Amino acid sequence: MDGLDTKFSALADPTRRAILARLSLGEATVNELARPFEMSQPAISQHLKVLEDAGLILRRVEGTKRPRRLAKEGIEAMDQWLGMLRTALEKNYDRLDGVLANIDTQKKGEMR
Amino acid sequence: MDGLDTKFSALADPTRRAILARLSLGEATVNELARPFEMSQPAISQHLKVLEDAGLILRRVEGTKRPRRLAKEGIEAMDQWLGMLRTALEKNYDRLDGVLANIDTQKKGEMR
DNA sequence: AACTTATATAATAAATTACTTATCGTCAAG
DNA sequence: CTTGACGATAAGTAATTTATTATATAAGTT
Repeated sequence: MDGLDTKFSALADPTRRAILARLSLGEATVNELARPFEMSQPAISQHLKVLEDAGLILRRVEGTKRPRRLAKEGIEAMDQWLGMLRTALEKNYDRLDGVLANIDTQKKGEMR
Repeated sequence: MDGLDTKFSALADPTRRAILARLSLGEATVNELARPFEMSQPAISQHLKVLEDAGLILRRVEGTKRPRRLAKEGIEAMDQWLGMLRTALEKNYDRLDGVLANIDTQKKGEMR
């Protein structure tokens, strides 16, 4: 429905990361989210659309307000992809690449 | 030296994610990395520059070759930021937001 | 020295992004 | 029914991105 391209691209903006950080504390409306920024309300609405299209946040209807919250599944998808790299890095720790890397960078390290 | 903007933006491209996935198996040179893609070598070199500027890969010099490998610390930086969201989602699991969210989604669909 | 292999850089064009201001729709209070 | 608060959408614009081809550099081979 919404790919990793869109998700990571959504995270590539500091305003949007700040919005997500704020939402990690709980729901918030557009105006609440816009207040901390020196940016117009439409700009924030557009950022929220990007986050929603990426599947990273969800919207609820409450009167004239539209509170947003984090979308668990969307965030987990990115998390899983990164997990692949993370475990690769753990496994490769003592492989040839790592050895070469350390020698090459001339940085001593805690080799085991 | 390199911010989260640059890192996440680097991941927002499927070619670059594929390159990282390949590097998770071990070092590779530019030509090795370019081969699987229907894309010119300069294009791959530019993608590699993006990844390097983002602090996600490192380069080594070996004759005329420039083997790349994953840069552990850069990847961990993104991982940590996402970790913040992840733990927030775990903690919020049974909070009011989540309850409202579920009730609401069952009732009505809404448009933008 | 001349040639090949491996990679980087430059110039350029097309597509996308991230704002702005102006405007529109909707709910809810008086 | 009018008004004000909340939020979405539209149109315009400047900056950035991603590819291409052509060219440059540097090391390895004969």
